[in-house]
Amino acid sequence: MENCITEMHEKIREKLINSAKYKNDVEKASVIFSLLGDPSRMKIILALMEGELCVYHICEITGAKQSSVSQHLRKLKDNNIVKCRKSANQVVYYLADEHVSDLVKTVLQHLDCK
Amino acid sequence: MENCITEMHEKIREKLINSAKYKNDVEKASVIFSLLGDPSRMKIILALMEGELCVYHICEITGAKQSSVSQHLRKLKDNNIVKCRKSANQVVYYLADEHVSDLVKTVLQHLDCK
DNA sequence: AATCTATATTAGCAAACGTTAATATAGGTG
DNA sequence: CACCTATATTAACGTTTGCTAATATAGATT
Repeated sequence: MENCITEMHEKIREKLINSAKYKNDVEKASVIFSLLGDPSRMKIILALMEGELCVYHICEITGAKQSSVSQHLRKLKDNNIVKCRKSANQVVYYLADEHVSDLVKTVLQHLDCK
Repeated sequence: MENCITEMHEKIREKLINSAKYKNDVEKASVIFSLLGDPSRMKIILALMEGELCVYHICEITGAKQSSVSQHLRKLKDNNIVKCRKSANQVVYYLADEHVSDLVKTVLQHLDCK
C-alpha cells in the first residue's frame, strides 16, 4: 500500500500540499466556515438575513450580552461576512453579500434532506 | 432605546428565541459549519471533491496522521457530511451529497470577489 | 491458526475560543 | 462643558477542540 498513490491522487496531493493558492484557499475557507460555526454568530446572521439591525437590536433578538455581540460582529466584519454603516448614534450591521445567506440556506437544505 | 423593539424585530426575536425548530436549526447549522471550519477537515473535503478515497490515501494527500484523519472522518460521517463503503480491506469515503461541495464552492466564490 | 494490514478508539496535553464583567471611547444632547 | 447613550475593547476564566502516541479491532492473507 505504501507506494500505491496513483497519478490522479498525486495531482490532488500536489494541489493540496504544494500549491500556495490552494493552501491559502484551505485556510481562508475554513476561517469563514468556523465563523459561521458558532451558535451565537449563527443567530446574528439569521437575524441579519431578515434585514439590517443595529447592535442593540441584535443583542435583544439574539439574547446575548452586548460585549459578546460586539466581539462577534468584529470578527464577522473583519472577515467580510457583515458590513456596517453609522446611522445617527448607532451602528447598523448587514450581511456583506448574498453568498453568506446562500451558505446558510444550503446548510438548512442539507439538514432537511437528511 | 430600551423599549424600541419594533414589531418586525419582535417577530425575528420570537423565531430565534422561542421557536423550537429555529433553535434546532441554529444548533445543527452551526455544527455543520464548525465541522467545515477546520483546515484539516477542509483539506479532506477538498480532496474528496475530486473523487472518493480510502483512508490511507486521504492521509497521504492531506499529510495528516492516520489517527487524526480517522477522527475527522468519524465526525464528518456522524454529521452526514461524508459517507463510506467497504471495499476489500479498505474503507472508501466520499461526500454525502452535493450540498457539501456547493458550500465549499460558494465560500471560494465569496473569497474571490472580496 | 497466526500474522498482516487498514482503520478505529482512547487518554492526555496544549492551544484556541466564547463569555463575562469591567472599562474605554466617541458622538450626541442638555 | 458635563453627561448620556451606543458601541468597542480588554483581561480572566472555564470549556472545547485537535493532535499525538499507544492500543484495539477486524478482515484478509499466509
